[in-house]
Parts: sequence; structure tokens; C-alpha cells
Amino acid sequence: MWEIHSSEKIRIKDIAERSGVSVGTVDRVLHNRPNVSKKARAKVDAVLKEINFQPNSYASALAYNRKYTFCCLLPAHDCNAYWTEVEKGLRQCVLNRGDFHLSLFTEYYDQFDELSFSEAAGKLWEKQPDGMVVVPLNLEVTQTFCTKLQKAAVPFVFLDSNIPEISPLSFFGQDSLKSGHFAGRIFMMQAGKDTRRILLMKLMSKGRVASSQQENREVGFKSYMAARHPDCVIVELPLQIGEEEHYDTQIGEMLARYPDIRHCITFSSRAHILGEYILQHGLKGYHLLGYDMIERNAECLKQGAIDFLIAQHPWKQGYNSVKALFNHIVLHKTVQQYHYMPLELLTAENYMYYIADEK
Amino acid sequence: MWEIHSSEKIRIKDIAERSGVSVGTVDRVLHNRPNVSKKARAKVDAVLKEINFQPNSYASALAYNRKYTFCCLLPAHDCNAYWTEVEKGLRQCVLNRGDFHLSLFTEYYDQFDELSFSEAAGKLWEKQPDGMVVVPLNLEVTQTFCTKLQKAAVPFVFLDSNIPEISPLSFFGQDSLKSGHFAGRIFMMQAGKDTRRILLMKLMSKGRVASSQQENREVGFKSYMAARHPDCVIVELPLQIGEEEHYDTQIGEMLARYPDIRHCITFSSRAHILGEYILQHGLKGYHLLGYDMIERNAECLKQGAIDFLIAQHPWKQGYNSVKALFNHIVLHKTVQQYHYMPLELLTAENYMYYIADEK
DNA sequence: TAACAAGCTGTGCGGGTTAACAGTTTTTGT
DNA sequence: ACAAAAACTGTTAACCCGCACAGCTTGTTA
Repeated sequence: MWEIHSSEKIRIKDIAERSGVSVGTVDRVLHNRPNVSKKARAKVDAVLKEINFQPNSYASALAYNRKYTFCCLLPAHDCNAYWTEVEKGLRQCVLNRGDFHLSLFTEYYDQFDELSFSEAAGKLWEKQPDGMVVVPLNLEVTQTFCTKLQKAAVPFVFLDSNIPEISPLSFFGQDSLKSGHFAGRIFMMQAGKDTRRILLMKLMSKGRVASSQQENREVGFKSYMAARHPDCVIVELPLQIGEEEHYDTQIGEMLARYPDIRHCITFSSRAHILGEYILQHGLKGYHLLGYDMIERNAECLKQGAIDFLIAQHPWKQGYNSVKALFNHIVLHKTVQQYHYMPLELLTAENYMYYIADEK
Repeated sequence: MWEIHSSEKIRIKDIAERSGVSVGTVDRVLHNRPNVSKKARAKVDAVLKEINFQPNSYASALAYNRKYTFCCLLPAHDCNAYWTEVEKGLRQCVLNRGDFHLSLFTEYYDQFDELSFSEAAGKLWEKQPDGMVVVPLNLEVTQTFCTKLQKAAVPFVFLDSNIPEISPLSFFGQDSLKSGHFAGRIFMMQAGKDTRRILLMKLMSKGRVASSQQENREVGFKSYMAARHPDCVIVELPLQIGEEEHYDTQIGEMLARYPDIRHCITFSSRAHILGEYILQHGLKGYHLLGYDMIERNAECLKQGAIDFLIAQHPWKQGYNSVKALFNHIVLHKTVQQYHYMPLELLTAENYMYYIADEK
């Protein structure tokens, strides 16, 4: 009924013919090399304009015969499955492009130590990267480094959180505010509008919320709650990272103190802490919403201890970050600037297809 | 902290050197062509065994310098946005691979006419396809055609619904049973467990449910309802395709007859029929769940007339089907056999990121 | 020993990049 | 006005890597 053909391929040879010059000259125009007269350049440009020439990226990459170095700057993470997934994605993308000579170097910084960011950045800088994946810290320290990259014409993409002032080649992440809002909608639909008290578990590190994502989602959530459920009280349960041995008693005390609470939410990826507590103590009637499809959460989902997870596609974020760099740098393709991951809701009924989708 | 490099590339030349023969001989061994002595083959095989050679797919595709014809056999669809999206995906995948010479031919068949399937298949067969995307009809007629393809060693992928007996190269679709189950879970969570009556809108064509997807989802849904909400009555509202002028009165009569109904579900992509009715008549308090992120549904979501949509990623299904053929046929890469699309829940809060994810 | 085939090597090709080189035109300085 | 220098242009060749075929070298058979 209909047919489509990949457009007739125009080669450098064809352009040369059409504009009445040699391939050498066309090549010089295409690569902005010197020694082309105005006339010749004009003729070639004219032809280029009307045909929208796109060189065969693969023949081109083959001929370049270059090695490419990508670098990646991430926050340190001991046991955080989210970042591990990101790294798997980064790595897989490099491995899938084995026909090109790619290298990927990764360094870590401490989220609460600006100096460590600069140090790690410095180490990567010495690798003379052709492109970078950066998880930004704050504006100041990130900008200092990125300006350096921009001056050296090294493209970089932001992952996880964005700083629009420093315009990166591309951004991969989730809209945390909207995410919190969405979480609120689902969470309260299940809780019902007569619920008077809910529990918010927060993961803390050195007295602060452990990640900016967590913080932003909470803002989105609270604005939703203020607008739609102003009478519902949000009871907070802060848990310190590194003090895992106290969690059990802290949770126990909290649930004892507010026996009417049945609905718990967290914006961290550790909903399983509550989920496992519920399973171990054989509690019934509790409903949990959390983030991230990591193994311990998945297990709770399966066993019915967690009702909902919101997925962020960390693997995809990592994979696509490197893919964007590759497309831009190696294949000279244009890449989209913003890539917001879908806000995906996972339950016991559908989580297996989430996993299947990640390749 | 860690680094990764795409593995040292071994070329045909290297293998030739190592095994003391010429590249031509290596090539013949690799492609199982005749005229290789046992000795030479043994030497080459020995080297191949120890190094796990993977040819540069792009250089290879370049050297083949072949044109590839893909064909696609779809059910006819006048105004069905779902299939239009599938087609856009198919097309985009071909366009994105402009560096190779691909052609795509599409033919349509009538879902209720087996003969039309065979006819359309026959037309495509004459194009001598290198690979096919097929949306199966029933086992019999599909098998007849696919056996022909298999005999001619033409790989094919199934899209939308699978027939495992005919083992295709790959399958792209959604698990309709689980999908119905998932829909039930979300739908009843919103309705609440005290709901006594719900409305099920069914799209009919020539006296039958208009698509097998719809039918299967309904089965999944009803099994969920029987297990979890046995006391809830499902009132059915069948609407005939082609009799759009009657819809308004049919819906009106139904709602008048069951004034207690507040929750409606459909397994077709036409939830907007109900949504638009609700908006036009300024009704309040109705809750709808439907399928597919098509424009009219999206509008209803935005306006609050539809609460939930379950997405099937039709664009992705189309895109990935062609991609699988391409990877297999042109790049000689291995492809996964089953690709179940995620069961993704869309609401007014998150639908915009679903759209953004489709590239 | 001629005839023939099997076995193997060498080479050109696909499309683009790069460099060297020779030949042409234009610019510059006197 | 004229030589010298600089700028421009076209040609050729090597290269990336794998594919495919022409044709050369063996070995076998009549």
C-alpha cells in the first residue's frame, strides 16, 4: 500500500560533479580546511544547501580511525543500587559499540565535599576526554569545571540533575518535582481521602537529606498534599545512613507512637527498609510507596510489602548518556537536549515487564 | 576509579597472519564457502576458537554493498491512531538507517477476512523481502505464509500478538492477559472495594470484539475481578464501529439505566468516546480507564475526563521490529526473541514524559 | 604431459579521510 | 610590468575493514 526507501545516497563524488569541482575541494569545504577560493566555496555551498548532504557516518567513522575517550564523573556510592545501574548502562553502551575504539574512565566524588568534586574532575581532565558525562554538584563548582570543558570544546552531558545555566549538550534525568506530585496522586488514591496521617521516611546523611533528588521530590509531594489534602498530617521518620543497626527500633517506636498510620512513602530508593520490617514482623494492612526498581525493593513488591515503586530508569540514563556523546562526537549526529525519563509506576503485576524492557 | 575499553579489535588480517593463510581463505572459512582445504580450515578454526572474532559490522555492511527490502503486513485501519503510531515507528527506523540502502513495503489485510491476509502476503512475497514484520491473524493462515518464509530463509518478526508455535525471529507486543489484570488492579483501587457495578465499554466490529488484544485483556481483567471482587457486576456496553451516530444515545441510555455507575473501563483505544461524552454533558464524578496514548485520549486526560491510560508503546513496537530485522540481517547481531512492552500507567501528571521518551 | 579442478592469493571495491604533489591562478612587492 | 610568492585546484594514493571475484598455483587424473 505504501513504500519507503532510505533516501538516494549522495556521495562526495556526486557533490563534486554537481558543483563542478573536484572531491578534494569538496572535502576542504566540508571540513573547513583552508585553501578554497570564494567562488569554489560558494558553488559547493550552494549544492550542499539544496541537497542536505549527510556523509555515511559509518564509512566516515571507519576512515577517521580514531580512538575516543569518554569520562564520567559520579557521586561515590557504596551500596546504592541506583548508581550501580547507571554505571552498568554506561558500560553496556561502550561495549555495544565495540566496532569503534572507545574508552571510558570513571571517577567519584563525595556529595558533601566540593573539593572532592574538583579533584576527581582534575583527574579526568588529564585523560584528555573527547566527551564527558557529569552528575552535577552545585552550580559553582560544576560551572568552574564545565567552563573549562567548554573552552576546550569538550562536549558534556548532565545526568540525574540538571543545571540549565550551564547548557550541556544533553540532559538525562527525571523531573523530580513532577515525580513527587505524581507519587502523591497515586499514594493518596490508595490511602483514600479520609486518611489523617501518613508516614514519610527520609534518608539522611550528615544531618541532611541524602540526595537532591529526594529533596525535590519531597517538595513536589508536599505541594500536592497542601493543595489536595491539606488536613493530612505528614509524620517524618529520618534514618541516618550508616546507622542501620538503629533502624528497627526507630521504625518500631514510630509505628507504636502513631498506631493509626497505615500508609508510608519515601523518596529514597530504600523503601525496602520498611518493607522488610513489615515482612519480618508479619504486620498486615500497611501500604508503601517508594522509588527505584532495585532488587530488595522488587522482592518486597513481589511479597506484597511494597505496593508501588516509581522507576527512574537509571540503566537507561547511563546508557543514553554515553549514546548521546557517541552520536554527537563519533557519528556527528544531532542530539536532543532534554531527555526526561518517563514517570513509570511499578506494581507486582507489571514490574517484570519493566525489567524486560531494559535491554 | 575504573576504566573500560572496547576490546582490542582483531581483524581478518590478523587472523590470516596468525594462521598463516590469506584473508581470502579466512573469509571463506568465516562464511562457510567451499574451496578450503582441511588443513587451512583447521588452522583458521584453531585461531578463531581462541580469539572469539567479531567482524566490524559496519565495515562489513559497507563491503556487502547490498540493498535490503523489508516488508510489513498489517491489519487495515482507517482512523486508528494505534496502528498509525506503529507505522510511524517502522518508517522512522528505516529513515534513521539512511546510511544503508533499505526499502520498506507495507500491505494491509482485513482482520475479518482470511483471504485478504493471504492476498496481501502474496503481494509482499513478490517483492522478495529480506525480512518481514507480520501482525499475525489466526494460526492457520499465518502459519501457511510463515512456513513459506521459513523455507526461503526469510526472517520475520511478529508484532502485537504472538503465535509461539511459529517461532519468529522476535516478538514485540504486550502481554494482554497481564495487562488486563493490571488494569483491574488500578481500576478497582480507585473505585474502592465497595463498588457494586462498573461499566465495560466494548468496541465491536461485525458482531465480534474488534481486536484480539481487546479480547485478551478482557479475559485477564475478568479473571482478576472474579478472584478479587466477585460481588462486583460488570455491565457491558457494546458499541459498533461504523455506527458512531448512535453512540451518544447508547451511552445516555446506559448511564440512565444504571445511575449508580461511576467507574468505566475499556480495553480499546477509544476511551475518549466516553470521555468526550462526559465533557460535553458536563458530568461529574465519573472515572475512566482506557488504553493507548492517542491524541483524543490525551486531551481527555488533561481535562480530567479520563483518569488512567495504559500505554502500549506502539511507536516503539514498530521501531524495534524493524531494528531487530536490521540488526539480524544487516549487522548479523543476535536479537532477543521476546520483547514485552512495559505496562505503563499514564495520568495527567506523567503523560508528558511518556511522549518525551518516544524519540 | 595435457587437462582440469580444487585450493589459495591478490586485488579492487564500498564511502570517506587525509596527505602529498603537481599544476594553475591570483596576489604581492618592486 | 614582471618575477616571486602565495593561494588555490585536481589528481593520486594509502588507509579504515570486510567482501567477492579474477586468476594463479598446486595436485590429481586420463
